[in-house]
This record gives sequence, C-alpha cells and structure tokens, in this order.
Amino acid sequence: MLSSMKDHYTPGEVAERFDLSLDTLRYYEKVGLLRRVERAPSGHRRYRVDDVEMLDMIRCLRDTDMPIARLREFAESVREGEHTVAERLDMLQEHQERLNRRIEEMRRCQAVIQHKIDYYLGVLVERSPRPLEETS
Amino acid sequence: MLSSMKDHYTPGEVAERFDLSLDTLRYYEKVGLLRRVERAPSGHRRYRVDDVEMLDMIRCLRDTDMPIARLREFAESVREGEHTVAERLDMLQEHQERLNRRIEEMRRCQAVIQHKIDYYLGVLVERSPRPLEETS
DNA sequence: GCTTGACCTGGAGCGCGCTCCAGGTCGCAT
DNA sequence: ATGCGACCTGGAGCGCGCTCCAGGTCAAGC
Repeated sequence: MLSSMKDHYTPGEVAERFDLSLDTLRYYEKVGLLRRVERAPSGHRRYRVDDVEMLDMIRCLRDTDMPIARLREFAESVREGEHTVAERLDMLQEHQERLNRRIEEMRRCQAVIQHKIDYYLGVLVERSPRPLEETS
Repeated sequence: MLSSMKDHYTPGEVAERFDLSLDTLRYYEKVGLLRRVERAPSGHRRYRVDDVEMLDMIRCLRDTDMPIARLREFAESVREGEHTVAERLDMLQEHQERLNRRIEEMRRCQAVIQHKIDYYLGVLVERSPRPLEETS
C-alpha cells in the first residue's frame, strides 16, 4: 500500500528521485560509489533499498563537493562491513569540518562583496536627484 | 615608506599576494577578467593598483564559485565605466542570493550527514563495553 | 509480426579552469 | 662573457565529472 514498500526500483525511478541522469547512475556504479547493482532477467538494473540509501548519502556528499575519489573510499568502507564504522565516522566528521571551514570562507567573501554592493549603492544615491527635499 | 605606496607590482608579487600562479594570472588576463596589463620596457607586466583591486574582487567571486564567464561580464561592465554601476550592483546582489541559497543547501546536507554520524556513534557505543558500571 | 520505450554496453567526447611546456628575452651580478 | 632568475609567448595537455552516442536487447501492446 505504501509506495515505500517496493522492494526494488527501476533506473528511471531512481534517476527521477535523485535528479540524476541514467548515465550518471551507471557512472557512479562503474567508479564504485554503488555496489554492482542487481539485474532483472532482462539485464535491466533493479535498485534495492540499500542502493537508494547509499544514493541519499552520495547525493549529500556530492552536493557538498566531496570528490568522487573520496566518496569511493567511503563507499568501499561501507561495503567492507560493520568493522569499518569508526573509519566511516572519521571520514564524515572530517567532511563536516571541511564544510564548516568552507562556509566560513564563503561568509567572509560575502562580507567583502557586500562592501562593494554598499559602495555601489552609495554611488547610485549620490548620483540620483534627491526626491524628498531641496537644498533650500 | 608604506609598502602600499608602490605604484606597480610585478607578476611574482601579485601571484604571491593572491596565491595564484603566474599562469593563472596570465590566463585571467587572456580571458578578460583583467584588462590588458601594462608593461615595463622589457615586456614584463606591471600591475597597477586598479588591477590589484580587481583581483581582490575576482578572488572573492571565484572563491565563491562564480564561473569565469559571469566574472568576465562583470569585468567588462567595470571597464565600460560609471554608467554600468547599476548593472554591476545587480550582478553582485544576485550572486549574494545564490550564495545564501548555496549555504542553506550545504547546511541541509550537513544535517543529513550529522544524522549518519550520530547513528555511527550509536553503533560504536552499543558495541563497546560499559566502562563505568556493571549490569549487576 | 512490428513498433515503441525503457534500458543495455563500451567507449569517445566535452566544458571548465587551469597547468605545463619549449623556446626565447631582458637585466643584473660575477 | 656567462650565468641566473624572472618573466615572455602560443599552444598543447590535464583532471574532473559527467554526457553523449551507436548499436543492441527485451517486453508489452497493437
């Protein structure tokens, strides 16, 4: 009844859900972000819940600019099993710190840009005629 | 006396100051982020204060992922003179909004990643022996 | 039996933003 | 005079992350 009860997903469904192209999905599999995905008798891929969950993480990590190579290490670690949990934890925590630093950097740049914006606003105001009062 | 009183800078100085390679500096000029830079009689570039100020902006905008193509539009606008201030203002304000959205997105991803981290922490705690008390 | 649509494969190609290179010039110090 | 270091040029090359393509298979519907 719940659509979440499906036990597999087609490439088209997965691509749509994560807003990835079929090519990208195959590419991720090829470079090892996804395990070798199961197949229907026809040869078509059948993504399982596990794959979809992995893709959730992949999406997050890619969206925050983790390079494919590092993501692959993470994915391999997941495939190696429970004894690599500490390792994965490390990777994710390091990534969070990177992200914090990156966001800080962006905020600093934003401040510089804002200065320029304020300067430009000043130029425009100065140039425009005063609309509300006269200089007597 | 103040080093800021120099009226020109060598490529090496500029490269060091902005942590850019000489190649990148030349590349920026070639694709139009910098105006055609002045030369010493020897043919070597002499960067002026204006160039350095432009590089400040370029650095900020590149560091916040503005593509070269858009940066070029901005730079061209600057070169066209004072009558393009409103246009430049627009570009910068739009960029700030992009940045805000981007940072928001990163924060959302960070939250998802944090969930995973917390989950992994849970796994580790559960697995480890209790160090402080016994189960009686 | 034929078409359509979703998917398959291996491999080539692309856009971006640099980065590197060969071969040269210039000015200064030894 | 020689060497050195900083810089010059045009153009080729690179790493990343996809993206596209030709040619094929399979299942369902008409």
